[in-house]
Amino acid sequence: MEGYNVNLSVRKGAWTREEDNLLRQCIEIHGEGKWNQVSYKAGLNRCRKSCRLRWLNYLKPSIKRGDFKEDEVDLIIRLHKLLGNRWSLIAQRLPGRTANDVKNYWNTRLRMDYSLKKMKNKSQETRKTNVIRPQAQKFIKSSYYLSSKEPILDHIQSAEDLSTPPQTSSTKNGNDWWETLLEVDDTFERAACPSLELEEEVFPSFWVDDMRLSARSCANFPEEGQSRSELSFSTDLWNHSKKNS
DNA sequence: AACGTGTTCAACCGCGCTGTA
DNA sequence: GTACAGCGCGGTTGAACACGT
Repeated sequence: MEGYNVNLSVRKGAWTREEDNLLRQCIEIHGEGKWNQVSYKAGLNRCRKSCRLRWLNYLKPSIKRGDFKEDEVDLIIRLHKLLGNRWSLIAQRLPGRTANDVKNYWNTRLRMDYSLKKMKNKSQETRKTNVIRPQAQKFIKSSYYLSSKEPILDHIQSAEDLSTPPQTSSTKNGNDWWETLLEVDDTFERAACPSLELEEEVFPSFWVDDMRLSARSCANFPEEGQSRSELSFSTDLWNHSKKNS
């Protein structure tokens, strides 16, 4: 276990403007990463975690400030339903937003609404709650796409292809895993996000396209030049489903 | 103005994962 | 196979701020 406070003289607490400038200049010169060296190079008396956090959550130029827009909130709700508290994954789908931002937003604004709505629904009816559980593991392990020698890309050429793969054990119920994921219990979403009604035509295409990409990434090794992080969404989804299965 | 309460969000902390020797 | 170091993530905390009385 690396020691977070090995150096007892390491500064903690709020960052000053001078520290921000030092960190910004250091990263402009040396680039991101190598966080253990950043504090030394920048002349900061901060631990690497603190430097990394400050940069990723606050100083990075691409960070978007201000209130979350309606479509961003829609997306957070949907992604949270899909991924749970995988804030970094959710944030990856929201350009300019950090995992911390998303997490804070959820915890301060959406969580209460969501739990209240859930309680209300529970007391109103006895309908069984369908827990949305990603089933990528099933899809992948027994999938035609993986067991087949045939490259997945040969089959998947369009969004429609995803809903019509060859019949296998994984599709014997006629339901594909992504279809399960896409089933939206919209009770809450529509209450919280009136825009959903208007954007019905927009989101399905987003999801199908998105899942198609994820399925491709899941089923294929990284292409040359493709970084691990580019696959993180799908691989993490895989891990997530394994944990929950 | 002073105080209490609620909200927001930057920052800290512990842990798990991954890469490497 | 194992120990270690580094990185990144999610949960939590607490200071700062907003608002109501």
